Amino acid sequence: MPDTTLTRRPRCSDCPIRHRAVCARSDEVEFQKLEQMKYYRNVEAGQTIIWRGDRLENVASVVHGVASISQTLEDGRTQMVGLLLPSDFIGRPGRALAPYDVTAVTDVTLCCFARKPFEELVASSNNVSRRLLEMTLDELDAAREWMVLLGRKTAREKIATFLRMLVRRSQINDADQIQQILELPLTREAMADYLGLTIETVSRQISGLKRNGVIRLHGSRGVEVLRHTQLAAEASDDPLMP
Amino acid sequence: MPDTTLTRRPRCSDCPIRHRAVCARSDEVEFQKLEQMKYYRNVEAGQTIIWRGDRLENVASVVHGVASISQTLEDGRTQMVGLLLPSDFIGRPGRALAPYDVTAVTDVTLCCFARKPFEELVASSNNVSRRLLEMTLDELDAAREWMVLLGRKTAREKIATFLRMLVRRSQINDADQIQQILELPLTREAMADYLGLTIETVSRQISGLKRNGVIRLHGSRGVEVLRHTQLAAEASDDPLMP
DNA sequence: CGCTTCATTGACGACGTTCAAGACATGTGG
DNA sequence: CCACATGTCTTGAACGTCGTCAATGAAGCG
Repeated sequence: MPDTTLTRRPRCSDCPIRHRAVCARSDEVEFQKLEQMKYYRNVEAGQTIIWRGDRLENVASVVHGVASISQTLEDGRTQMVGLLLPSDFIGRPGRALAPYDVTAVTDVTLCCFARKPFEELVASSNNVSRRLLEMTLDELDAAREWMVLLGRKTAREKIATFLRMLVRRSQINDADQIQQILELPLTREAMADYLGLTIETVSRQISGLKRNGVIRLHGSRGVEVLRHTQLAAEASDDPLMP
Repeated sequence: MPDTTLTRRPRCSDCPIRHRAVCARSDEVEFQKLEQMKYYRNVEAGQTIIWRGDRLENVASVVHGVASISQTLEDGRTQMVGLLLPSDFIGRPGRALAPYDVTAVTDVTLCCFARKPFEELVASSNNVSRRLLEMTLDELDAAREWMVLLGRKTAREKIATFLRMLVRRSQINDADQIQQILELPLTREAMADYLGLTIETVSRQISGLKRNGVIRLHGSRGVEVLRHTQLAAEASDDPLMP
């Protein structure tokens, strides 16, 4: 484990992810148990949270920041297979070894639970297990949507789809005011690993969208979408996805 | 719904998928409920089981045969996002509309349940909901493994990985005797949709493996693996996957 | 036998990768 | 303050893999 900071235990009632995390449906009793067993952990951007093959001593919810789930082939090719945002869950009950690397993309705050007592809670409480099932099904949907992107979309479509995903997400977080400029949480390399491309292709496609007047850049990380409808067209998103 | 045949209700105790399906952990009482509400449905190869966007009136387990989960973009590009084998589950509690097309690849027998009563069972029984969680987590792992394939593997590696997956699966089903010749359950087109390739590329890569003496063909669907170690090398599978 | 469906093979070109150079920003030390 | 190093991103040129288009082969069926 890399250098981390263990902070004191905040109140669950003040928790920003309380209504969406794995504990969202928990009743009074379960909340007390969870509050008892939880502890916070901070991880700096770039640090690895879990290595593939590690023993899984605990599970966690992401409270702040962004983390990635990824796998690397022997020759170094890397594919990101999941992006963990606040309220997302890390770890899997009933599994002893980590199947993927989990890395902090930005600075990350985790709400951790030891695996054993957590598993017991899952077994006894179906508020937690049902919420976990819901979240897992959502992740499965997201993974499948990404499979379409990885298997069938062109580089331009991949970038456009990714940007639209970020736009949609930022609208959820900041309910009323539509963000003018969205800050990319990922480096070009991380984007490439997420989209199944190289950094050069990512860079070229972003430049292409800029040249066509679809987006404007503010530094290399700030993106302003000028033409949302054209961005949607470039993404070739399927009709059921708004 | 396409033309299907409804057969009479077989006994759960004789069911070939009883120990692995969603009902695997169920107790006496739950089994009785399930036996009450279930009905069988047969679908011919090539027929669609569910269209994307359909109302989900029921859920089902695959008893016999192979089905595919896939999504098609407006211009016709198709990506398979899941392969359903006997004991796999179709449908999702808490979701009214089908997110994907489900198609019978071979002739398929389904064990169906109306969605509403099934959901009630999931809510009340955590034997069913826990089994469903397990199965969903396994599917998520499979989806992520496939994301690596789709995003980062070459055509040759994709084909080799696919063949190795079939070999592994056939060893599970026919425990003692190692099958000499494995029968591909998919057409070249379905393989292409699964692997994010075209039929021509699939065909060329299979021919390439044949030319190198890694496999031998028996008709276009029968594949005999002559050199397993070389096939493994061609797949670039990651170390944790045997 | 012709017709259809599925699979193989070849020729060619497009898209994305690879290799290489340079731009830009930030930090360090003389 | 400048020289220099480092990390991130952009851009260009050449190459190669895989997709496209087209023709042919093989198997099943009326």
